[in-house]
Amino acid sequence: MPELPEVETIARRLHSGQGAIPLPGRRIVQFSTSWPRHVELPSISTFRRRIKNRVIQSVGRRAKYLLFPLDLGALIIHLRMSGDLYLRPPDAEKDPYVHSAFHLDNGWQLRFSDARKFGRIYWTRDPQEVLENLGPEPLEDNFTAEVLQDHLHARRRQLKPLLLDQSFLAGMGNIYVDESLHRARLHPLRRSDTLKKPEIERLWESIRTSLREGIRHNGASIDWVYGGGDYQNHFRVYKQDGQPCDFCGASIERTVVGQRGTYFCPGCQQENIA
DNA sequence: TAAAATGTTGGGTA
DNA sequence: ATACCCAACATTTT
Repeated sequence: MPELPEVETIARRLHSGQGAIPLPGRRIVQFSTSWPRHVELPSISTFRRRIKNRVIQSVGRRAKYLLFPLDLGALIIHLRMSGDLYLRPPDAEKDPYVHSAFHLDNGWQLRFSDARKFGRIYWTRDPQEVLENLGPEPLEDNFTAEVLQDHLHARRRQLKPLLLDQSFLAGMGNIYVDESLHRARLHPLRRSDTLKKPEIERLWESIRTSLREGIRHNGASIDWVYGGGDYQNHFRVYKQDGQPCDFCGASIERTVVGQRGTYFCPGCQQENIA
């Protein structure tokens, strides 16, 4: 679903305007919704007042959040499980899952498609109010292998749930955690405080490579949600149970870890080796 | 046919 | 601190 690479891809498309009209510089003239619960903060009526006639300055990303700084405050959107966000001209065909839309001063619409209705929209004067509990950005320069080591050793949790924890590391979801652990040849149940330096460096490298590869392929398109990416054709373990491992040829297995479907290679991701 | 599974976040409990 | 369960949903799979 929309994890860091998918959200990054969407942010870039909106910023550049998908080759047609860039979002920065556009004024929001109206917000329409058939699912008011999309708006988490502030109340729906205040929200409408706050964003009406505001000008979008840019489009960015933090963790899995899309950020739209305005000339006053900021619009923030989380896609959760099934959300997608795209620009369409007013006469464009209607996607049945578009429950909310921002109408722009040039007639175009920023449409929020969200089949499962888990998405959330925020307006705030201070983005920190929404983003305060997020861990480091894995692709930024200040996220070094040493930082990862310190944080891993400060906790004693299983790697899989820890890497999914957005306050530990921002932006990873079920797909990229499984792909990263496989690249690093680390078992999903391995305790974070038992990792040795070479393993941590492998994990650091694998996280960054998996995410960059995801972005390079414009993200992954799974099921019927989110289009335009093709990283799903390059998965090494996710949804690959029964397929041979690229490293060792063993059959990829599916298990459940922390209530999440988990794919790994029993041949090269072993729990109790140093 | 109905129940289970999917996946992100946040809330609650032990 | 850590693990577990649930709820918010729609759709597909079992």
